[in-house]
Amino acid sequence: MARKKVNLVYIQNDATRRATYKKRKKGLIKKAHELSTLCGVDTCVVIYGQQDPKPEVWASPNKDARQVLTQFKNMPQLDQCKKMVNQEGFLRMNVAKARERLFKVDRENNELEIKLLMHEVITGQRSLSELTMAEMTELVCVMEMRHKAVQERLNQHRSGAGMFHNVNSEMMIVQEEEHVVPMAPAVQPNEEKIPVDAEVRSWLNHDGLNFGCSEEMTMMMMMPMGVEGASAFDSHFAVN
Amino acid sequence: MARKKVNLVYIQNDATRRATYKKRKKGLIKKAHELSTLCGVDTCVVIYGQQDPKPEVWASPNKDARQVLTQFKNMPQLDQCKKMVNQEGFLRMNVAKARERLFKVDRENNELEIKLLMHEVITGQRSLSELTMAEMTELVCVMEMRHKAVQERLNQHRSGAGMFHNVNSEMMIVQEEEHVVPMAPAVQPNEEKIPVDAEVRSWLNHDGLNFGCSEEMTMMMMMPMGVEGASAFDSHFAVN
DNA sequence: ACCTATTAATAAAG
DNA sequence: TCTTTATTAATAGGT
Repeated sequence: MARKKVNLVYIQNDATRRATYKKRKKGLIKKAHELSTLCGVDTCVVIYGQQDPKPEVWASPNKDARQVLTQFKNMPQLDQCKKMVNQEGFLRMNVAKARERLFKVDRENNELEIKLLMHEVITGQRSLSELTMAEMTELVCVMEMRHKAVQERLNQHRSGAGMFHNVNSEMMIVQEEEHVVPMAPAVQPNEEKIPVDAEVRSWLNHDGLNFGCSEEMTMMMMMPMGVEGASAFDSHFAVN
Repeated sequence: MARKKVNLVYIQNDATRRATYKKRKKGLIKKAHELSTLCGVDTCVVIYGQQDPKPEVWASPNKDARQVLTQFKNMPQLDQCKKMVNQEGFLRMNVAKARERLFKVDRENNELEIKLLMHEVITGQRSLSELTMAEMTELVCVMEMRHKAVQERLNQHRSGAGMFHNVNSEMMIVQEEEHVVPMAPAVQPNEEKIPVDAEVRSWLNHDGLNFGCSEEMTMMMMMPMGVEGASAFDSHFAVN
């Protein structure tokens, strides 16, 4: 199952056969382990490797435990086996812990991915048509949350008069109950328009966006990186 | 491996477990067969099915693996210890792999966080003054990489004449050595300016940004969520 | 039991 | 040998 369809015959090439042996042995044992775990059955795999006289053996843990218990008393090397059981428990603990943290990190990762996806869609780096179903679903979820939030905000604004200083020219929003931040004036169809480049420049000069280099370089640094081509976003940062 | 990622725990549902058992038993034996054929080794698989006292056995036909297996079953201590060693190795493998994947996911996570941070700074949702030292460091790192990439791009464009179709009006970028993507015309100080709202509208109508609702609602949905207040970004999506 | 969207295994290349 | 990538194979959930 890979770059080429497998031909079910003995592999002549030595290196290839060894590599395949290692990979497939691992896979076979994993499969046996999964079967025993998923279905609660005991499995055992014996492989009489290449020219090695001693066969490679793997068995499901349950079976092992059962056998160990049955023949515990007959065992001469009691200590060794005890140690191994302990070790197994220790390793199990490690695996569980790692899995747990992996799950957590994975979830965080997913959230970030959704946000990033939205950003990429907004900036035109990705079009909706190339998204998977899952991505679309998550995007829709975010959209709906935003939709709801925006509606609530609108309702607040409609009921709570005075929030807006002047709805049609200069907008003020109460921020964190303390700071008042002036927003850029909303553009009116029959007012004089602010040129786009001036708008972008004022945006760049906005609080916290001075990176200590020329305005032009700042604009360039903020351009989306993707070589995938120009996006709508790019037009806002076009280098003259 | 199918419609849903498998959860490696005992399957409670009886029907599901039986179905899985049948499928996976078949698969396991097939894998064992393939391994023995491809690598010329003898393999043997024993499955102590559900509540059946007689184990299901498969062995590669050439050798008398069955005999060895019978012997193996009767072998008391030695093999058991061998098995346990194998088991420990298997668990070790699991731990290592989990750690590895955790590390990888963590790294991806970090990258996404940096990108998101940058996005938030750009859109004004966070100001540089509230970043931690670590965040600043990473941001600077990204900035420097972008800076470098942009400079290289500029150098390429300066040396490779013809890359730009028309530097001052319409920009073309060679993409992946095949596709040529037209960029939006750069705004010139002494040309007629495109009104901001028209610009934003055209942006929203850009490929893939039709969310099947009113233009106004689309704009609202795209507003940054933070209740922290208005940002420079907001001015582009101001609700009239 | 069959279907097929999805995940997992892995052959080949780096 | 280890990692990465492209491709095939196995199979979970549904019919």
